Amino acid sequence: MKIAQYASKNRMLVAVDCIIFGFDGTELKLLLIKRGFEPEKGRWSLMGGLMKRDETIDHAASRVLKELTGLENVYMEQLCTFGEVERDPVDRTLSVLYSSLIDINRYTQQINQDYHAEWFPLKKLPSLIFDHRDMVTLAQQKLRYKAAFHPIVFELLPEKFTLPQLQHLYEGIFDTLMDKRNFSRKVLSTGLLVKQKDKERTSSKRGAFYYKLDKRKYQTKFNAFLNFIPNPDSLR
Amino acid sequence: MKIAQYASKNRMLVAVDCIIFGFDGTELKLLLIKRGFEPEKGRWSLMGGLMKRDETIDHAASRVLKELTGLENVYMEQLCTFGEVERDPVDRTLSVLYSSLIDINRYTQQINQDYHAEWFPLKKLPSLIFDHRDMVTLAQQKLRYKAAFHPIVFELLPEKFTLPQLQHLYEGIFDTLMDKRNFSRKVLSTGLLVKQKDKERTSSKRGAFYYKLDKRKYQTKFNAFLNFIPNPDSLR
DNA sequence: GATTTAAATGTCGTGCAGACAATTTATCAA
DNA sequence: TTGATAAATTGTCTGCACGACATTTAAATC
Repeated sequence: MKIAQYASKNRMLVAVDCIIFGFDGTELKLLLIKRGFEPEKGRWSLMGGLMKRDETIDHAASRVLKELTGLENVYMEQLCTFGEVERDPVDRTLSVLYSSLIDINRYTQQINQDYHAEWFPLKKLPSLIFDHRDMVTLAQQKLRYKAAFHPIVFELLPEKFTLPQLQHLYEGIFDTLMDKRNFSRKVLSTGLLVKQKDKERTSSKRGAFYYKLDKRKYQTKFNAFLNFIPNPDSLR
Repeated sequence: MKIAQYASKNRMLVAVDCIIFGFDGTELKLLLIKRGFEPEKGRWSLMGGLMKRDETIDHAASRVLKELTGLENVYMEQLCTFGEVERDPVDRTLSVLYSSLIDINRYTQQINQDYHAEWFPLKKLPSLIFDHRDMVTLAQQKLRYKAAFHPIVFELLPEKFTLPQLQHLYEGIFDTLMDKRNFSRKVLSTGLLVKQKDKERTSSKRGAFYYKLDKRKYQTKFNAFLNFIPNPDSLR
């Protein structure tokens, strides 16, 4: 058999699937979409679509995300490629998984109106199609891993946020509770936060000061470690 | 246009490429192969091959590695998928990159005889085809990252090894020098090493005691952190 | 002005990390 | 036999980061 024949016989479809994490100030959430076509029409799914021959994988991921949610210019990262033989019952399809972190409040109205996407608490996900549940599990592990050493959590927060909010976010990601005093000491010692003069007043009587991220330091210190590891064994 | 047409138009070839790290007691090395077919025939390349429709990606990676080097049952890990449009000049081809760690002395003769593969010091690599140079750079970063937190370096060592060897390995991976006293204190404190009664005598007059890895503890403690980070900023 | 709720702040003890030097073991040569 | 050599082995001290832990302060509500 010639090489060309061999090759064409082994061509495959490649999909991209996007996991989108959001944080509403209390809870970690995932954005899912109701599948609009067969097979598995009507069930919940990650944002996915087929990659085209004339685009890069990263481009396909951005395009799919834009088409299905309207989201643009968000934090995106390639995680892993899934390739079990029977993962897609219709056709032989690989899937390259991407993970996104977004500020939930910035987009949630837009997403709900224009697209049939919905936020689900990470702890109360509906049943998902194909191997999407495995993808979520893996993405969650990778988020933990990365958040333990890099300040990526700020991608999930609005421009202004409070220390209690930040702590709740870490507690959500690591599914644990932290000590307020030790937490603020550690997070402030990074020098990444700039205290504001105004307060957030809805969730407490006293009100909590807002902070902003020092974006210059965020860039330069991204690879410095924060060591926010409540339990090292939980990381992969 | 029908979905089926759309789909078939966008089918692609998928390759797997394997990066194989080895350690000879002094230096980190990479196993390369001389490409035996056009295009780029005669130039150096990673171990690569096309994936088949009826196998998983992991299977393809193991198969390719076996076919090209005879290696089996070695540490392998999927790193990332490359998909620049023009990365392969002949056909639209994605490449899923894998990284392997092996004990160089265990296989090196066999590899040299039966296959046209050769070890190169990581610091003196020849020019590589396609985007393989980028792949190596990425794999090296990932190796650093992982070695900083997990005891994977033992995959690169023979069953019996000395502390100086282990230290040289870390120094090679992180491209730095470490203090002997602090190093042995830290590495022994993990409890992963078992001191042997015999010594290695070729590389010094006094001789250095052999150690073995406690494989049971290696399994259970794999996700515990060693914190061998000479310079956090060098990690990705 | 008393009560309530959550934010903000400080101390102490332990353990690990990094800087640093002297001793021991075995080989080799005179 | 002895002395020189080369590398492995071992120990101390200091400072800092971490974890455990309780009280005070600010603002709203009644």
